[in-house]
This record gives sequence, C-alpha cells and structure tokens, in this order.
Amino acid sequence: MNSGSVTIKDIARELEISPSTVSRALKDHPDISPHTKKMVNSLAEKWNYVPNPIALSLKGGKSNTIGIIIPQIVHYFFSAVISGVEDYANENAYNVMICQSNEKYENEVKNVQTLFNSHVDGIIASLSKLTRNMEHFREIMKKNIPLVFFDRICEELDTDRVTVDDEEGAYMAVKHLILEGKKRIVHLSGPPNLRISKDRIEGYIRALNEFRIPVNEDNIIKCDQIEEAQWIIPSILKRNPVPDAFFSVNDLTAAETLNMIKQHGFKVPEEIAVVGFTNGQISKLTDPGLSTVDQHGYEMGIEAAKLLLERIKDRSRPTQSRVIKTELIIRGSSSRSPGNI
Amino acid sequence: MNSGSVTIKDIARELEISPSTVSRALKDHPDISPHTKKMVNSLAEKWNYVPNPIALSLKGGKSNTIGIIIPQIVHYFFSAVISGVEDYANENAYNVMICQSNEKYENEVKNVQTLFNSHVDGIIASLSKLTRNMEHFREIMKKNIPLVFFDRICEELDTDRVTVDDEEGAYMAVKHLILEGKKRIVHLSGPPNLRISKDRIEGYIRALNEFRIPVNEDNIIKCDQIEEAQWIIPSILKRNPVPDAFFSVNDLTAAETLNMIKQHGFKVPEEIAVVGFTNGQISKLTDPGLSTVDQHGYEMGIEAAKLLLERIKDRSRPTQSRVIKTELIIRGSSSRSPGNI
DNA sequence: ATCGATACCGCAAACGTTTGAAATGATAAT
DNA sequence: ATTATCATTTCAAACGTTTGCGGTATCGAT
Repeated sequence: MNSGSVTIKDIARELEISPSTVSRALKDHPDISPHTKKMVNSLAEKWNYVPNPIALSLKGGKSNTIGIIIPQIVHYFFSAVISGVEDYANENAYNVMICQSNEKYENEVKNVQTLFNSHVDGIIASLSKLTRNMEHFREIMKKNIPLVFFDRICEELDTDRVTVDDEEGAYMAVKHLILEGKKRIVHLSGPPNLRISKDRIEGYIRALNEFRIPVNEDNIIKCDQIEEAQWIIPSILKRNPVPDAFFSVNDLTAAETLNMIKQHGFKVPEEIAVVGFTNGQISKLTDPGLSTVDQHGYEMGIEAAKLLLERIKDRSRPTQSRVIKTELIIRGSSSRSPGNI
Repeated sequence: MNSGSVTIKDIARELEISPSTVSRALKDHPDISPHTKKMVNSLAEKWNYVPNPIALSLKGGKSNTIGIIIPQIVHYFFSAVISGVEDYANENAYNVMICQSNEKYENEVKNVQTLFNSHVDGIIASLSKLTRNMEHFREIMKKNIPLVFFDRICEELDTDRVTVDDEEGAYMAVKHLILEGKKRIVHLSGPPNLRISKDRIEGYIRALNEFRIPVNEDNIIKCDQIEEAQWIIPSILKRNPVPDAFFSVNDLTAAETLNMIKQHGFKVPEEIAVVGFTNGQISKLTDPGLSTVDQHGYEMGIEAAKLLLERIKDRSRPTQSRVIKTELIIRGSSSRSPGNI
C-alpha cells in the first residue's frame, strides 16, 4: 500500500471536525452545513483525496474486482477479449484479475480457488481444452458468485454466456469455399468436447448439405494446433484426390496448413484454398492473406463484462446468452478476387 | 465480495473463544495451548478458512497487488511479459493489475493515477511510443512507490530496469545478414526517443563498421508499424540499387515487409533478406519463416517482477539494471540453410 | 495463607470508511 | 420559562484481522 495517500481522517484532523462529518460532507449529505461542505470539499480537492478502495471493499462487502480465467493470454483472441473486459470494467470502477489455465484442467481449478479466495465479485471464464469436470464452477455457483462464460462455454451449467454464432460463421466460411468451386473441403476441428467445435462442425455440414455435397467423416479431423498440423496435414495432402480446401478452427493452424500446402507444391487458392477462424494479426501477414472468420474478441469481452456487472447488481435476473455476429473476411487464401486484403 | 467465506469470527463463535485466540492459534503463537490450537486448526481446515486479503491489506498497509502498464496487450511480446509477471507475482502471493496505454501518453498518465489510487505496492511499466514527459513517473517515485521499467525504459529516472541486450541483438542480426552476403541493409527503426530504438541502431551500425560497410543515413528509416511499412517499403524497393536486406525493429513490420518484397517480385532471401525482432507467433508462420531476434518476453516479465518485489521489501537498495540475452533465430527469410525452422 | 511465576486467554485499538443513533445548540412556539 | 423542533455534528459500531497489554487461573514454593 502506498504512502502519501490522504485519508478522511487527515481531512478531519486538519479541519478539526469528525471523520463522519467529512464522510457525509463528501457525499453531499443534507445533514451537513453548506459551510462545512465547502471546507471539506475544497480541502479534499486540494489534497487530492481519493477514497481508499481497500477500506471500501472491507466495509461494503464487495471488492469491485472481477476475475477472468482464460486458456492463454498470448493468443490474439484471448488478449482481445481481455482488452474488452478491462475497458468495460474500468469504466465501471472495477478491476480485473487475470488467470491463465494454460489449457490445463488442474490450473483452471486452482484459478477458480484463487479468485474465490481473492473475494472477486464475479468471474468470467472460457474453458480449457482439457476441462471435462465442471465441479469447480458448480461450487462457485453454489457460493453465489456470478459467473459468465464466453466462447468456450460450459453447457451443463445455467450461466450467462457470450458466444459468437459459430455455426453461422463456419457455414459462411464453407459456403464461400463452395462458391469458389471447392468440393473436397476438409475441416480441421477443435476439441470435440467443446460446444464451439460442435457448432463449427454443424455449420460446415449445413453448408455441404445445402449444396448437396456428401459429408465425408474423414474430412472432419481434430487438428487445432500448429504441431498437430505439421504431422497431420502432410498425410492429408497425400490423399487421392487431394482436398481442394481446408477450413480450420483457428488462424494459427490455418496459417501453418497454408504453409504446408505451399511446401507440397500446391497453388493457393487455385488448387487448395484455406480459411481460418479468429482474424488475428497473422491472418493479414500470411502469403497469401488468410481468409478467416472474425470473432470480434474485443466486443465479446465488452459483452461478457457487461453481463457480469449486470448480474452482480441483480443476482436473480434470468441468465442470458448473447450471441455476437461473426464476419467472413475474404483474403487471398480462398479467393482470387478477395474483398479484403 | 463473495459470500460463503469463513472468517476468524465464525471460528471463534463456533468454538466459543475470542477472535484473537483464533488468530494466534492459526499463527502457532506460543501463548495458545496445544489443545486450543488443535481445535482451531482442525475447524479452520474443515471449513476451508482462508484469511481475507482485503482485511489484511487494510491492516497491513499493503495491498499485495502490483500494477503493470504496457502499451498494448495484444502484442505477443507484451502478453508474454505479462505471463511472466503474473507467474512470479502469483507464486509470491501478489496480484497483478494490468493497464494499457494504447501507445498514448495521456492514457499512461491516467494509468499511473489509477494504479496509485488502487494502492498498488509497486508498478512495472514500459513506455508508450508517445511518452516524452516523465512527470507522472517522477511523481510516483516521489510518493515512494517502487517502479520498474522493462524494455522501453525511462532513461532520465533512476529506477530498476529490465532490458534485453538490444544493441547486441541488432548487431547479431545485421552481422548475420552481412555474413549471408548482404551489403545494402536497411534498418526499419522504432521511435527515436526510445532507448531501444537507439540501441538497435547502434548495433546495426557496429555490425556495418566491423565489416567496413559505410553507414548510409538513408538506410535507417523510422518504420515500426504495418501501415507505415505499406507505404514506405514500396518506395524503398524502387531504389537503385535496391537494398538486399531489411532488419526490422519488430516482427509485424518485418512480416509485412517480407510480403511486400515478394509482391514486388523479389526473391527472399536470395535477392532481399529480412530479419525481425521479437520471435512472436507470426515469425514461424510467414513464408519463408521469419528470421528474428528472440526477446524472451516471459523471462523479462519474471525478472521485472522479481526486481519489483525485491524493492518492495527493501526500498533502500541501489537500483539494478538486468539485461537479458537475446537470441538470433535464423529462418528462411535470411538464409537458404536456416538453423531453425 | 501468601506470593511469584507460568500458562493461557480476552479486551481493545487500529487500518479507512460508512451509517444509525445520540448529542449538542439554537430557534421558535407555548 | 419550558418545551418542541430543527439543523448540525459527533459517537460508536461494523467490516476482518492483528497485536500490545492486561487479566485470570493454576501451581509450586514459602
């Protein structure tokens, strides 16, 4: 705790009045005389008085801090979400504590504990890839701590949620590929336990169905990491006939896939097209630019924080699910005449 | 503040003893009988008692929270640093509050205010590109708040610092380019007010000097953003003779430069080579892979947090400057036979 | 029986703030 | 002169924890 901070007591001492009078004067309480108010306020101004948030927390029974649990901060999407959460929280006088699960269930459990012990007023979370057991979140709900999931939501718990329209996003991406003339479209999908993975698969299937392209189970492959792509993609590229498009569940895997396709001598997008998911920084920097589905991380962060603060205010209101629209960004990896660059 | 939390008072009430006895029992104070200690500890265990950090903060006069001010969280380097800071801080029972300046001086000033008002025990910061006036940091030092700068340090203030050996990193990068046979090497540099920019320029110059390549002022160009690269690089590529290498102050600009070079029909690395700085996610995903100088962001975060906590413990110890070694990562953008991929 | 020592425990204040209740002083109504 | 009314202020408790100090009880020694 820093020194130099002015307290109500300091002001009271200087003005030779009681702390309670100072407190009320600062709040413009009707009991206090205009003269006293003037004295107090001008001294408070002069001395840069700011209420001690720690004392307020102790008194008020709320910490004005919210926690956020994310898999990894170094991923563009998650850091964008954090920015949104921070911005909205700070505007509303809340602080944010960040915890990373590093995609591990055990860490996630610890994170929940840590945040609870830190007396956060609520928690925003996105599941780790390895989380199957939701007991830690169930516990936190039992303790009546507001909980909002975003992106990788927990299906079995009735909480507020913020997602993107994953199904629609995937549908748009695959439809776009089909309209570009692609027929043998491989979907590199995420962990099958996550709702987002299922939804994106469904969007993929809906697009194929719409154009009466048969769905081949072999074209849906769990592959959502660079390292995975490095050994999976080559085998796929040996198929006969070779796929003519990849729709990946994230940009990083898509970018790596794109590179491997080129390494194997295929032309992008003419022979094989690629579409990713996220619209992170890499997508502008691959060659050709990576078509992708914008996930609007920042907006998700804003919405998640908004939902959480609403619930902190009113714990009895019914849970809400907000869905943010994705946006298909077409670049060179899937189209010879991209709309965006 | 969440409900459900067990307090010392709860335990005292249940055991029909006083809170002070409970407190001492939990701390294994000699005044307390073994029997009482046993009672208290087992109930505390059973009820999952955890001390209320807010009460401790108020009492102890320290918040056990540190603040970090960074330009933008969405950049790989900074999010890596945050990870390091969080990890070290959490291991030592500290929380971290994150503030983004978004590269704006005004925001940075506000951030400092916010952190001060939040009673953080110390601040870790990296300057925004637009910060010239250091008054806000000077103020915070006057108030005796420990302050550690990393990467973009403040030269005029005597604080603890963590940097990488920017000069050496740049030197290695440029020397590597020279050894690859490059002679007309353009350096895309950062904001001239920042020490890191100057150091990297110096490293660039040292390498040229060592190989008796004349330093051409026109080859040192302020260009550290994608948008800047988009209009600056084309003009550079029209030079006659055209440069045969670019050494960029960050990966993003380097990646964009690499793309523009290819667009203009030059072969990378044969005709024009590129080296970046950071070793972020993109560097593995460009085509060819981007050679770069690893900045070890995570380690910097650890060191910065370590320095800060040391200073919080002992405010009188002399300031320290820790320098972390960079590492040249050679990929396809600068060498036909890269050591790394 | 008295004293001192020892062992164990509780009271109360403190951190900074808020807030119900009580106190003070002054004014107006009786 | 007494009382009610009002404006203004202070007191005290509370949030959860720590800690100096004082208190009580027990025991052994005298």
